[in-house]
Formats: sequence, structure tokens, C-alpha cells
Amino acid sequence: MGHHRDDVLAHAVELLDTHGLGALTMRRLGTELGVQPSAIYHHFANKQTLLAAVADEILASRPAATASSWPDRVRETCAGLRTAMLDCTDGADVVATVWAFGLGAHGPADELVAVLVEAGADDELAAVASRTLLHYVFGHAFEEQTARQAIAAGAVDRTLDSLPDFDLGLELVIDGLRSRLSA
Amino acid sequence: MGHHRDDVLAHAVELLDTHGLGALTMRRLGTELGVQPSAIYHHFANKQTLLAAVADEILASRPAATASSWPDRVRETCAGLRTAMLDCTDGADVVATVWAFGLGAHGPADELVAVLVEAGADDELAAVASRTLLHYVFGHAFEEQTARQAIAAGAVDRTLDSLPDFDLGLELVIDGLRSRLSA
DNA sequence: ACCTGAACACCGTTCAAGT
DNA sequence: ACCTGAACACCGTTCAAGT
Repeated sequence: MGHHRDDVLAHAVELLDTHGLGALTMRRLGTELGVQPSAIYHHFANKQTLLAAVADEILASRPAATASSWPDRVRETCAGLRTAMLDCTDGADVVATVWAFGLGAHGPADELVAVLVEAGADDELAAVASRTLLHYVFGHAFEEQTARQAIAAGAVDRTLDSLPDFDLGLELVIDGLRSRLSA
Repeated sequence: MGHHRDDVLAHAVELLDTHGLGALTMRRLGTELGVQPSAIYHHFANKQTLLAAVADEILASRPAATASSWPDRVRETCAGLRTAMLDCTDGADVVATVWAFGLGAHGPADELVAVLVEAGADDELAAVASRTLLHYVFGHAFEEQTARQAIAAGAVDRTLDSLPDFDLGLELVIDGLRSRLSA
């Protein structure tokens, strides 16, 4: 048929978004593209590499932070990251896993480090704080998205109104950061 | 052979610890117990239920927090949780996933909420802060454990000395919490 | 450059039936 | 109460070979 890497990647993202991570299979991807499973390996070395590219695609849709104060820029970056992940089925799972493996884009991490250094943090604080913020955003988004699906599937009974208080937890970390930056 | 639920669970934990999450399979578990795969379903409804029980087992080894001040109790609880997860291969992955699904023990969460309420937090702050702390601990442990394995497997080249600065990030959150509690 | 066909070594889960 | 045997509907990955 003559597909390119980008065709395969775009289809993988669509498959993830419409049917979830469980449906994003090398075999199913091949079938939907009208091609043998093994043909996918011509474009991606393995599934992990494909998932890393999918994660990058999810993160590419983030808007750039525009605010002037560092707390607002941190809020913008974290909110943008969260929204990008929640906008795609199982997006938080894919992005967090790829990040933990050390693959995929460092965009959000680099952005946070830059903002914090500009705000007066030394290199160590900037590095630790950016990772702390990312762990918070990943953890919160992953739990929210997973719980929502578990409830929708009837797999578990649980309320969710207690969950999406994303901003409050973020302010907690920002407050801790503020007390370090003003010192 | 006549196994009980606890035999199966103990073997599952051992399989996880010695060979990782990829090896913790219903089929392999059956084989190692000298039993058909389908026999496992007599003890656990499905793999998710088994994983929830495994997560509870990992968390059961945590020591109780004994310190008197709330920041020290928070540090103890978080460090105990982290250690329990890191002590078992893929422990952070299993515990964080089970937690996100709303299954398994709420031990660490309940402990943190209790400590924070005792320290003067209202119910909402205690709930948000405990989840923020958990997201941080899960995220940090998952990344540390995953990165360590990815490096050991040669799947990725990355330094790790920049990672295990667990305490610094935790102090950040505790500082934010302190500024709320003293207000 | 892109793909086929076939194979290898696996999965989770169900279900009738056995003791 | 605990298990067998067999099946169903799948996986990721490799590799020689084709165009």
C-alpha cells in the first residue's frame, strides 16, 4: 500500500483515542491499515518506540505558556500538560510510562526548568521542583483518567467529585516552591 | 494439589519480585504451582483482583509511623511507602496502578489524612494534601524504579544520580503544607 | 522502500466436567 | 473445595522472501 511513518503514527494515535490503550496493538494497527502486523516493524523498531512517538504526538498539542509571573507560567504549563493528556484516552498512562522510561519528549520538563531558573532557582532546585511538579501532574491525571474509566466500566464504585481538584494540590507545591525562591 | 488463596498469593508476590511484572502471568503462576491456568480462577476472579491483593501484600510490610511532629510523621509514612514499593521488583507500578483503579488498601492514604487532620488541617486540605503526597511518592518511585530497569536492560542511556533526591521534593510539598497549616 | 506469509512463543478467560 | 482439559480469541516479534 505504501504507507509512511507518519501515516502509521497518526493511525496509532487515533486508535488509542477511540478505543484505548488495550486496543493499540501492533496486530490491530496492521489490520486497520490493511497490512500484515510485521509491516509495522518497517516503521517502528518495536511497540515501545511506537508508544514513545505517540506520547510525543499527544504532547505536541500543548499550547505555549504566555504568562509573565513564574507561578502563572508554572500553572499554565502544568494545566496544558494535564489537558493534553486528558484529551486522549489513556493519554496519562502512555505519557507517564514513556516519560519514566526516559524516552519521548522532554518538552514540559525543559519548560518548567527554564521558568524556575528564570525565577531565581539554582539548577538543583529547578531540577527537583520540575520533577516534583511533573510527578504531581502525571499522578493526578493518571488517577483521574483511570478512575473515570473504571467507574464507566462498572469495575469499581467510587465517587469522582473528590478527584478533579487539580488546582489545589498544584498550589500546595507552588507555595512550597515560593518559600524556597524568596529565601 | 489443594492450594489455598494465600499459597497462590504468596507465589504471585515471589514471582513478581524475582522476575518482574512481565512474568506475573496467570499461566506461569499455574505452571509454577503445578496446576492448570484455569485453576487460579478458583482463587481470584481475574488478574486485576490478583494484582490488587499483591499490592496489599507489598504495602503490608510498611512500618508504622512513630514520630511526634506532623512533618516527621508525613516523612515517615512517605518514606515507608516508598521503601516498600522499591523493595519489590515493579512494586511501584503495581501499587500505583491498583491505587488508581480504586482497588487495594487505602492504608497510606488514611494514615496521611489522619496525621494532617490532627495537625489542624480541615477535611478538604487533608484530602487534597494526602493525595498530592501520594502522587509525588508514586510518581517518584515509579520513575526511579522504571528508569533503573531500563538502564539495566540497556534499553536507554541515562544517568540516575539525579533521580533519587526523593527527600528534596518531599520537603517542597511539606513546606507548601506548612504555609497552609500555620495560616 | 515497503510489504507478505508463516512461524515461535506466548497471553487472559471461560466452561463443562471430574474428584 | 479444588482442579482438569480443551477451547476461544488474542498478543509481540522475527525472518526469509517478494516487488
